[in-house]
Amino acid sequence: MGETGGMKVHRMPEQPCFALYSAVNAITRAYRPLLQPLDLTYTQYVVMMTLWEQDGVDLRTLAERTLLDPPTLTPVVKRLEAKGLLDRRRADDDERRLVLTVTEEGRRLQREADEVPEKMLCQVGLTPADERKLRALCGQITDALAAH
Amino acid sequence: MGETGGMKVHRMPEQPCFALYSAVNAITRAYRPLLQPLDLTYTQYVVMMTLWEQDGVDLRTLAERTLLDPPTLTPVVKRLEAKGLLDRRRADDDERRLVLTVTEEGRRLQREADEVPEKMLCQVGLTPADERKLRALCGQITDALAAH
DNA sequence: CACTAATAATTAGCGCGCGAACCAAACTGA
DNA sequence: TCAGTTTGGTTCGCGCGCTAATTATTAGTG
Repeated sequence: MGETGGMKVHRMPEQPCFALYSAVNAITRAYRPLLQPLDLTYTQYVVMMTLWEQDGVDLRTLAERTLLDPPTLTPVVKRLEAKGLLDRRRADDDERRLVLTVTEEGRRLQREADEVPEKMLCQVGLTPADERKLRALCGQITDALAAH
Repeated sequence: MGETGGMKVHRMPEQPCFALYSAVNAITRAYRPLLQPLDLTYTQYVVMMTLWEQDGVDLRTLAERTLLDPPTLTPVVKRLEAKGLLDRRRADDDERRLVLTVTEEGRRLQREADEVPEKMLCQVGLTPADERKLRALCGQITDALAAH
């Protein structure tokens, strides 16, 4: 077996990054049937939820809030516009800025999507304490890596 | 603001799933420069590390170990074969099974990749205790969701 | 006022990640 | 033996997620 001597053995299941990676894959899989009735992907859901909280913002701001890049978001918001859930308009004072506004239809969807977080949390089955701990750890990782 | 009365307000940053989602995006971003010298993507790295631990397995087994689907893995292992890192052969006793074996070149890469986990862990900056806790929580989520 | 630099978004190209449909090899049983 | 089923992989189609390059608009400079 280990004929290579001094080299450290790394096993995938022991890597915390792999644990996160697998958990996220499982989560997006689990969200699919929950979001299918709303005709949303998980990323589209993230964008809509962000805009439900505050809309009338430009793409750059949306990118900062979702922690995604503009090239990722451009096709996403185009699809959401095609579904009639939001408006994409250039700002009056600055033609470069793209202002995103939730439509009436988008607000209707917000009410439909109201129970999604509870359903999801229920499937995940974490205690409130574990949930808080998990958020804290993930936030720590995200912040540490964002600071290059 | 909240004129809609009884509806619960959900904020994206408070969703544990979003915290995981963002952390994983940050992680794959952080892995990119680390894996670029090895000419590997994160998923390719996951596959190689899994096969470094034990090769000579079929695609189905690899799928179970990586928690990824066969349709995801087929193009990945083809690219790894094209790079000369592994062999794809049909099993002698069962033509359906695709047996994956790490090549000499693939073993050489293993030695090169030896320090990647340490470098990554260092950037993430978790204490060993937090790291264990995070693995446990993610494992719990993955298991709960895998059980439908 | 021209000319450059900075900024906001988009496009191009690549590699996942997955559900659905498909195909061929292997097993099953009357 | 030979339909019928199961099994292991592949193919197809779609939607991210990102880097690099491009376009268009605005701001800044002499």
